[in-house]
Amino acid sequence: MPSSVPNKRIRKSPAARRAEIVAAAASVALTEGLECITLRRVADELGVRPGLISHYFPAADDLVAEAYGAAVGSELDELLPADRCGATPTRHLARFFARASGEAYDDISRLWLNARHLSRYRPALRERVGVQENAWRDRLEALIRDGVDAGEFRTGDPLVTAVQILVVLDGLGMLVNGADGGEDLPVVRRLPIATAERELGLPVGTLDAVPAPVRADAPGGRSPSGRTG
Amino acid sequence: MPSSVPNKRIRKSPAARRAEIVAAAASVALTEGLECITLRRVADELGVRPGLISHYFPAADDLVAEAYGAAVGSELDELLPADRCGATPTRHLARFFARASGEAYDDISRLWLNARHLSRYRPALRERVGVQENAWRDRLEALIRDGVDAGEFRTGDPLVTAVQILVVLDGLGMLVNGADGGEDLPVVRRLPIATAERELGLPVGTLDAVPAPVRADAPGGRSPSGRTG
DNA sequence: GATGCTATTGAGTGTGCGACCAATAAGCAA
DNA sequence: TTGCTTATTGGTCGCACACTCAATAGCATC
Repeated sequence: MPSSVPNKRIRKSPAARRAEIVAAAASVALTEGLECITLRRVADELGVRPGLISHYFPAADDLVAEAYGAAVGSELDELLPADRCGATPTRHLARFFARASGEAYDDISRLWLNARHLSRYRPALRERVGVQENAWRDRLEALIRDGVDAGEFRTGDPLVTAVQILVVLDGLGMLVNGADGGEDLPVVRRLPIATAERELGLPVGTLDAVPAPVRADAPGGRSPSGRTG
Repeated sequence: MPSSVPNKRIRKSPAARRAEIVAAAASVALTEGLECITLRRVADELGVRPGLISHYFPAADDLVAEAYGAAVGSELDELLPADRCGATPTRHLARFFARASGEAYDDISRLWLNARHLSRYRPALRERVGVQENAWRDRLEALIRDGVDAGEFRTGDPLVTAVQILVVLDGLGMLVNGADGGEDLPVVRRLPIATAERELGLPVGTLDAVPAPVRADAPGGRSPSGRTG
């Protein structure tokens, strides 16, 4: 039964193979951690030999940085899409917090924590972390700026407010590997939302998850609950 | 010249040797990171053979946890001493932020980041991190509670306020390995102090570092700047 | 000064890692 | 079909790690 050990070589285009390798490494990074990205581990994932990974990434550190960038970058696109088609900044920010506070986000928190520590030793990763930090900050700042322009938010400095929100999120993310699995206090869990509402001059509760999400991905409709100023 | 390789054995009492090992490991943890605590590295530090470290710590993970606990525990004693002899809570809190915002604190930030990530893989360390988290939170909460009792602070829930401050400190600590060596914005660097002043009902600037510290360790005198609500 | 306890050594085991390289075969082009 | 390019393999090397254990020697006690 050769299905378990198919010696048959499958030859792919360099671009496809490289993308495959990065995707597999990103998956390992999200589920097991960046230090589990080894030539052998990724090769096993793809059913190839370790030497092949070395061929595409002569320095293993570069694969680690690339995998981190892929995982965190795609999460950012889902969390804070570059083009917000029609929906109000307030609703987008609420969606952001809904996702960033759920348990599904724990893997991302772990990855940030992982990367920020590991970048102490790996220059390539450190550089990538800097790039992603800027990307996340810029994306959130743009959202806040739009909200200010639309009259929904009120803040003196959108950049500082964005950083402030991200700092609180990071601070809570630090606890993701804790014994109790995070904080049990709901007031602590709500800290990022509370910070945003305070700094943006929003009434308490504005950014909480809506109980009944409007018909999934309705493209054009204006949110009925949008409250301006 | 036997000074470079002194084969002479030096036999010490188990308690003394064990303390020596933990101290050396803690030093490595602070300067190089917890994953650099290896049997060989610690043995070299002390001029002994790796087997000796194994003898005192049959499981290396236990040494890592112990070293972390020693480093972070002693830092806590210096940062928030259990017995605050005479000085006001306000002054103590200002001292806390003065130290916790300086560059000298970077090693501690790195260690927290390091431990919180590594505790993902090492149960013994995870438990120790939980213990230290509680200790730090309790110590800060006690300080805040004293301040409230003395009429210096105003907050609904000292525990929540303590957690809030620590979360912001942790969030900034996440950036300690960053490319630029932290945030350049002074408003961001002041975030923990601003959070504390806001949550404790203190005038802006109350918790900033005093330019001229009162004569070092004057024991009894009441602070002349103590303001009671 | 002799004796016994045990702290300490030295040597060795097995594992997993990144990196290197000649040999091989897959798949495209002629 | 034939030939060529190169993606892929298989094997190997050196290194660092935790852990084990019998042998050794420091030191307190008598």
